[in-house]
Amino acid sequence: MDEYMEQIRSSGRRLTRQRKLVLEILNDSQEHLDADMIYDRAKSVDPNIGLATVYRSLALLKEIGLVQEHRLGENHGHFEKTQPTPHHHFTCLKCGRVIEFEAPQVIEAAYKLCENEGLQVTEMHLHLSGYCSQCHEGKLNCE
Amino acid sequence: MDEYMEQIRSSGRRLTRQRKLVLEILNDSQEHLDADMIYDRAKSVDPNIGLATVYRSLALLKEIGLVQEHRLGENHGHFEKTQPTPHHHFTCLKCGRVIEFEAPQVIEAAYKLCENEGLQVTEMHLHLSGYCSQCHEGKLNCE
DNA sequence: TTTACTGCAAAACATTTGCAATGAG
DNA sequence: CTCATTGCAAATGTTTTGCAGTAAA
Repeated sequence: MDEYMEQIRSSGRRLTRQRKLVLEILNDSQEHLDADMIYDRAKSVDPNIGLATVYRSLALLKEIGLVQEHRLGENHGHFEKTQPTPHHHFTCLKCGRVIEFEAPQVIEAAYKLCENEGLQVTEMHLHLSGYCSQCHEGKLNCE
Repeated sequence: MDEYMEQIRSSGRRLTRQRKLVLEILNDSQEHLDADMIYDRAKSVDPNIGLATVYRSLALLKEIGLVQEHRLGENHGHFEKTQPTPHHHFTCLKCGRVIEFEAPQVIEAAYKLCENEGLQVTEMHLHLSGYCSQCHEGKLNCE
């Protein structure tokens, strides 16, 4: 955690109470929080924090690479602390559950493909949707 | 094209002038249009069409599966007619160009992985960003 | 004729920005 | 001290909704 704080400082930006708090909230949560959820949790610690500050902190943390933003089917962003191993997301269209999965082969294949075309890849998002095992039980398997 | 119109009808919805127009616009364009671009083009044919109708038509066409929505890094949707072969998108962070690419191995691998976990996949979005060949020329290759 | 669909204007969200006050370095 | 950062409120941009009128079936 402390090394993350240091990363903020060494990016030339100031390590403020608010930025620390946003990062801590993401660090403590294994879910994919949206800006409003982060704002709510932040307010319970620091009631004076503003939503704009949450957005600005998230933008900074993304810029530094400590945080990633994902679009999980809804039209607002979800945020999570950057994980050591890249992973991807599956959203159940019925229950809304988000399942994470690793897919090294997929990542590998996509990178190679792009590099062959002269593209320099800096970010990759794989998002699937459908029905999780609980939700598609009892449904026909056709389609 | 006519069979698409039929698909709207057979979904139990009405085949209106406006829905036809939105579908035609997407059919005629190889780009990834956003709602506003579609609205502009639609107005040039039918000046009375409303933006809300464009959104409602897009939602219907998505529901039927004739149209797909993608998030290409910006915070609004881009739409394209569903293609026969699934494909994916790369956005250049510098020039904004969107490059499409096919990746059967990637799709295959991701599907298999999910099915092994009991997930029924209905949709898949792979989005990469980085720098296209024109834009990363002259830059250092180290990250 | 019926009622799903449209256009409009207003509402609902999501996110960003201007600015005076504040606090990190 | 200094100026990057904050909180607030207002602006922006995207998408949705309520409703009376219109048109597809």
